[in-house]
Amino acid sequence: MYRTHSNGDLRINNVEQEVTLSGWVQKIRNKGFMIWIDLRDRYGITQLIFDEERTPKEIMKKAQSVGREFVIKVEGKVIERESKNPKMATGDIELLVTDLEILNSSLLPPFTIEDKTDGGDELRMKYRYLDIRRNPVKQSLIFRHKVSMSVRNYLSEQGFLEIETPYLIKSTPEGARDFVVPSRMHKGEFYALPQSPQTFKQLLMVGGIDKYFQIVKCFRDEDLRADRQPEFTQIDCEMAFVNQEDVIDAFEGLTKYLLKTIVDVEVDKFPRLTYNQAMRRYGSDKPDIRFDMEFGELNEVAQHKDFNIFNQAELVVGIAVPGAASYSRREIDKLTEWVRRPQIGAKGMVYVKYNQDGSFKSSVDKFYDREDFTKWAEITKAKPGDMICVLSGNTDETRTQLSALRMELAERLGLRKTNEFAPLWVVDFPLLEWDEESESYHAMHHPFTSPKLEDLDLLDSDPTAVKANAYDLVLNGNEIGGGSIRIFDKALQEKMFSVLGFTKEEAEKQFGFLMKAFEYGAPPHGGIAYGLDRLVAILAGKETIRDFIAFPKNNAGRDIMINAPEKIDQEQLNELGLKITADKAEPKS
RNA sequence: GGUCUGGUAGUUCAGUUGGUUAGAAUGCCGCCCUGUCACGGCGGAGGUCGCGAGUUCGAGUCUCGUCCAGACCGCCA
Repeated sequence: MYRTHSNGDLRINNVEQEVTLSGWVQKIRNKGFMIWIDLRDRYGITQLIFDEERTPKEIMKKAQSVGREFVIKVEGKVIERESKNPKMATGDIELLVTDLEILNSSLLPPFTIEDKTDGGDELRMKYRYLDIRRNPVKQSLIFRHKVSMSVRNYLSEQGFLEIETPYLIKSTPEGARDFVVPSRMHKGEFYALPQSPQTFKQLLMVGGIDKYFQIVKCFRDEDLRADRQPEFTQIDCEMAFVNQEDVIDAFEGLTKYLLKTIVDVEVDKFPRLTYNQAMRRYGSDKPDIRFDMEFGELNEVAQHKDFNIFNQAELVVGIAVPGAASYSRREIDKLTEWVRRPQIGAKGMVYVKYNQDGSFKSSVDKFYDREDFTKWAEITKAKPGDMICVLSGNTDETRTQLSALRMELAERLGLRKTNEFAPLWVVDFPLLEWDEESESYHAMHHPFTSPKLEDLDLLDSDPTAVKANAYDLVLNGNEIGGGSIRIFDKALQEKMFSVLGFTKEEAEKQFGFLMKAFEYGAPPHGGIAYGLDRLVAILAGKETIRDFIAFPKNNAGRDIMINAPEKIDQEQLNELGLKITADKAEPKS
């Protein structure tokens, strides 16, 4: 037997018991006459003691030979410590070892296996199996497990069935790039990995499964970010015989349940913003509403003076930064520099300090007086001691820029508290947006999203004015879920494809199977999908999702531990009927 | 596709205006230590300064290229 207890089990009331423990050597403290070894497993650490008087000589000698991360099995008697360690769960006891077996030796690990490791990210990823031995990573994986289990419990309780859908499906050009898989049996043909199980879950609705969910891997061949992986996990859900309110209700319930069970936060009714309100008030369709700094539009009060930059702008908009009236000239210059970085792209920034004594000091004092600034302060809800930051220009760009500034300032001011949770729904998204590059409309959500019925007649006359039955669930400035009521009528779906620029033949070839199904009594249906990785990270108060994934890819989509992607043999290529033409991609000889 | 930051001991980093033998901490090895738990003391080993070219009497340091890593923009129906 390898163990009678785990390394987190033993307490003072186990004293005098004979036990067997196994685990990894965390730390060795060798005082010569006495050796302590911290033995670690998933459950904790137990201190082992070897000493000259009580431990057999050959065991003592063997103990001298173990190194960090050796895997050992020990037998011995639990004894009360002479000097206890209140910081450890097992700190009252130690194991007086009578027998020691080295189950496996270990190379010296390239970084320390401790909560605060000395290892950098790259090294940790290369030796991820060692990284996972560390508490922070292990706890993150346990945390993710808890979230997954809560989701399954809740949805199963509510009558949802978890049903698997295929990973080998077919490629469709809309949306993100597909990962493709060559077919050996059908040379020259390819499967694609799903970007989401969208069409399959809709077919399950046609199949009469009126409540479906799946915790499922999805794949998108796009560039990565700290919160974006090429393969990621969705909580994918769909319901039949529902309207938008039904879906929002059902998943507000799930989200509340998660907030309660995972982070013990109770939220009453989630607030809602329309897409237009969100853009106008926060410059973003996923606003962080844990803090204020709402946009104040200043066109009326700032234009028609002599300040040409504002006069020529489509939008003049500002935010009140709490307590920032005390910023030095240098700090403000830095902030201006920050918004002018190419990533943000603002031309400049106007500031107005609203001093504690009620006076104003600004970069545009030449053009405006106290009366003007008082109005600005009213509109932006600035209080004495605040500073108003104002950007101007093209409406969409300026909103995006000011939103970036708002988030950055909130971060610097410590307003993005990781233990606060502010969910909200953003609703009434536009159905379509105009894409300059391809000079065509494309679906803001996806092509299966149903337009609002009252907007149907606009579909030809003014397509971008059409609102969709689409909704996003936003948590702390992150989109954690998105969904819609789907089209379930063949004619409307055909119409939608035609607006999106599909020929009848293309639509038939790519989605004929779906439209065919719609002809056999498709029920009204809709659903939502949550990004599980991101949801888990946010609930844990972290920015990066990588530590919540056991084996994540790096920035460039590479797994540096197994070294993937990798070239394949010529023989394999032949079998698949593939020929590599790119210079860098010579096959392995 | 683009912008920015970084690459120096096993590891995390410092390295001045371009100038003698490239440092610290930690880890590792050896010896010592009668209650350690961030153990302590003494000693020791450990470097192609990512790679290539250039400027220079002289390059870790400056220039160009390249590779790798990270963050962001584009992209992510």
